[in-house]
Amino acid sequence: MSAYDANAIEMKWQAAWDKAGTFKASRSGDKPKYYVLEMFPYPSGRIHMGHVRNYTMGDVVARHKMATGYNVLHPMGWDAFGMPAENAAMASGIHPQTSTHQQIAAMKDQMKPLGWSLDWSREFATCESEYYGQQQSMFIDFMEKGLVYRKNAVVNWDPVDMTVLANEQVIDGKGWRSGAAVERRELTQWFFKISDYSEELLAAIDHLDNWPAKVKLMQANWIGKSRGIEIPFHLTAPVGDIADITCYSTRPDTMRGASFVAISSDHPVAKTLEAENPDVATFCATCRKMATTEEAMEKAEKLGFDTGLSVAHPTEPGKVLPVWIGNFVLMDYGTGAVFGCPAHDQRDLDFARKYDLPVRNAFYIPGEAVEVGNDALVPAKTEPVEFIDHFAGFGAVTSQQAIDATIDWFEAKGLGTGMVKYRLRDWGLSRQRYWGCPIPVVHCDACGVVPEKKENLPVELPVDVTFDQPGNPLDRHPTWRDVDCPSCGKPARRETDTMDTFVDSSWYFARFTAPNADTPTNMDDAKYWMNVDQYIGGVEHAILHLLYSRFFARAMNICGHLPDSAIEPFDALFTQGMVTHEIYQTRDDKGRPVFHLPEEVTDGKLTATGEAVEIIPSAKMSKSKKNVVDPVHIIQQYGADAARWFVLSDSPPERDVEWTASGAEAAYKHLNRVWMLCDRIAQMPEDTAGDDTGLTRAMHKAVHEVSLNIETFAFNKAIANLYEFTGILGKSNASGAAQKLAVRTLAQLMSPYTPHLAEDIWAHQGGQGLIANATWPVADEGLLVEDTVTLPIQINGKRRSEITVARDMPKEQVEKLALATDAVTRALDGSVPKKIIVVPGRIVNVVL
RNA sequence: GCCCGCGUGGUGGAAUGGUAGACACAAGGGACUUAAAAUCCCUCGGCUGAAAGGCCGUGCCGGUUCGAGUCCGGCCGCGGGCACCA
Repeated sequence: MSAYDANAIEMKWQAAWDKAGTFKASRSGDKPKYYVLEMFPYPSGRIHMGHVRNYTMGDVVARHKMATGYNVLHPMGWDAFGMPAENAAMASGIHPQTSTHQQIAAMKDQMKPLGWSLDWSREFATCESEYYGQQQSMFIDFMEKGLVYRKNAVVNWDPVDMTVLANEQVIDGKGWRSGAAVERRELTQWFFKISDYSEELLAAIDHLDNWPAKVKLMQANWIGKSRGIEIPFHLTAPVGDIADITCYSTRPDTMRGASFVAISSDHPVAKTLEAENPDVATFCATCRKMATTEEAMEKAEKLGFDTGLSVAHPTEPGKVLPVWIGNFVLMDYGTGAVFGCPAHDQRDLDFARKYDLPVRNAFYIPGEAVEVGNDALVPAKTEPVEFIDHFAGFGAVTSQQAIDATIDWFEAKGLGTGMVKYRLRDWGLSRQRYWGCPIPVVHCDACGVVPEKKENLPVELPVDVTFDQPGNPLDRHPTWRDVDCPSCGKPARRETDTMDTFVDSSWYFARFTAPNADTPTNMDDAKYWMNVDQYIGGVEHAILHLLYSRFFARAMNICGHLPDSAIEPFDALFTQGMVTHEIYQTRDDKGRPVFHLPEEVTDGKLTATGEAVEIIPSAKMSKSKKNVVDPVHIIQQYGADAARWFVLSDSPPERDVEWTASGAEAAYKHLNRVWMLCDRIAQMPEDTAGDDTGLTRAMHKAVHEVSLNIETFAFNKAIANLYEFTGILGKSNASGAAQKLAVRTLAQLMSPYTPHLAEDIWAHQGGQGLIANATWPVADEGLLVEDTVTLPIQINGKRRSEITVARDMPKEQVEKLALATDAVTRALDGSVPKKIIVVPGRIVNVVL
């Protein structure tokens, strides 16, 4: 055995696994199946530390499951459609298809040396027509089942580049290329009816037992179920043929405090007024210039316009409320109209102060001030409130009881209609871009919107397109759009919108079960392999991707592409933290941020120009922010095993980890030590005598703890266990036989992390076959418990001493021993303790 | 702004409500060496003490408890998501 040559070892064992087909999954066998999946990457062309961390975690799980008797499926593919390739095409002229395939090849070259136990035979990219053609077929199925529809929706419009912008491309309200103020524009777009599944998607969260609680909470909040009531407010004079403005409220208990009604600029009343009143039109136009993100709308200054109209207060005869148009009222949610109660809602209070509207309480909290200053009085749901108005008869109730009771009250009086609403909106999937899955429909003047015939699928993206101007190349393609109507045969036009890339990633996990099927899935394969037993990916996908996938699985089930058992596709989810890194930023002459690569910066200044750089600490690594660290040099320098060991050591996997260069070397040094230790023990005669008890105990403890820590995703702790066990083994004076067994066990325990090194040690220590196929060791429970235990002795909760006693010593005896210790007798000074708490095997606390 | 999470030595972190700092990294000291690298050994939260020990200490303030890094309430700071980034 020579020096540790990571590169040689890694190539050798990767070749051996390839040759043996170790990771090729097949449906046969009598073992239980286990499907482990990591979120597939966008092929940026370079792997980054986040990928290495994510896929190594999955690999540890996959290898551990293989060793513990499962038939494992562990596939990999490419989320290959998306904006970056199209942007690059505009910048450099390289066709997205060319660049994407180059980048896939480049990335695969960087991934292969890491030795992940992936079944590459199932690889596919979503930009291949074999994949997206099946997606188009499902889209048509979804149309037939009424899961898809069209409606108008707003997009960000760059008036200079004459193109639709993604939210990411809108910076401070301006287009990222042109710098022009972005406008909102309405387009007819395609939607999935995910909102029909709001209740089901919400209710089913309760059964996702192996999902992180925070992800479930985020999803539940996103779906946003609320009980409220729709209350019509009668206009004192009708507007056209509109007699009422119906407001949706979840807080009818605040009705006494209502001091205005606010409507969206897209509300029918606003639209009617707009036609006649130029001031209204101007205000509505201002509202519509606002960015489309919820964040921007929430943060924007609240603006209002008094229409001069008024409505009657529903419960107080003779009282009227003014009607305002508010830029903070969304037409998409509720009815596009709300009543404002400044006393009990902070936003309404700010609005009322700004426009000098009355503030009037509906209730107060007993024992607290009634006057509302600059803070709205918003009681916690469990807090008692006392009404000032006609609800006073309810007596002392909690805020939540008040809400429920007043909803019932309004309903009973016929003043409103109780209603459950969800925040979840339908999923708009239309993208006015080239590099995505074409939506397989045709627009015919005679027949309207007609789905493409399935035998004509896939609707392939044309390759002969140009990227010399912004906008969708499909729109300006000379011939691709022009087709005959699939229904009547007359000349018609293809849909030129493509699908959101979230569609591509909403079912790839199902496709992996039968990647070559000529239908979206193969039922037998889907029944065998689904669900994904363990899904692993970034916490940034906690809402959208996972919610869309849950919806898609249901839709696929309805269309016969997934079995009933697979409507919740991910049995267990683990969300890893992100790999973060500083961002280096300067500003251009217009004040817009310009990002710089870490290697372009020295001592807080741009290396090239000396310009001072603003350093933003610890942000998600992303290509657009240029703070991505390339792991390739670490792999080249220290080997894949060291890189794998390093990314899982130290940081708990669910937590973000700030990238630092140190540590990779430490991992390499440790693997070297293991290598040399194993070499030394290999050369030991088998019959060397020694005391085995300590090593044997340590080995069983390591087996137990490493196994447990892998199963619970505490990879960093398992590595700490391995460090500890290696240290004990290195100093052991146990017999040759025991040390050799310990080394083989160490290799097995390390094998999910450092599989190449483990294989090599295994081979040198006379292990049978590949360690990748070896059976995981099992700890002897009897060797895990120590006979004696050291108990801390606390006095008034502070540790003052300790005693070492037999594990099973009775409480009374422990108490007696504790009271006899110097520290306790000194503290007691002859007096009697108030109380003595003895927690067997844990602690003794003497209370004076 | 709203939803979610996080905050422990110089650093990454460990700790079923029960000895805070496991396991590492960095740093310092020593051994080996002509020297360096590599390797090995020791020290390593703060203050105090010759030592034994003592006091303080898990972002801040308060609470529950025999006992709080852990549970509860209120702050502060940082990160993620906010529906066209993937």
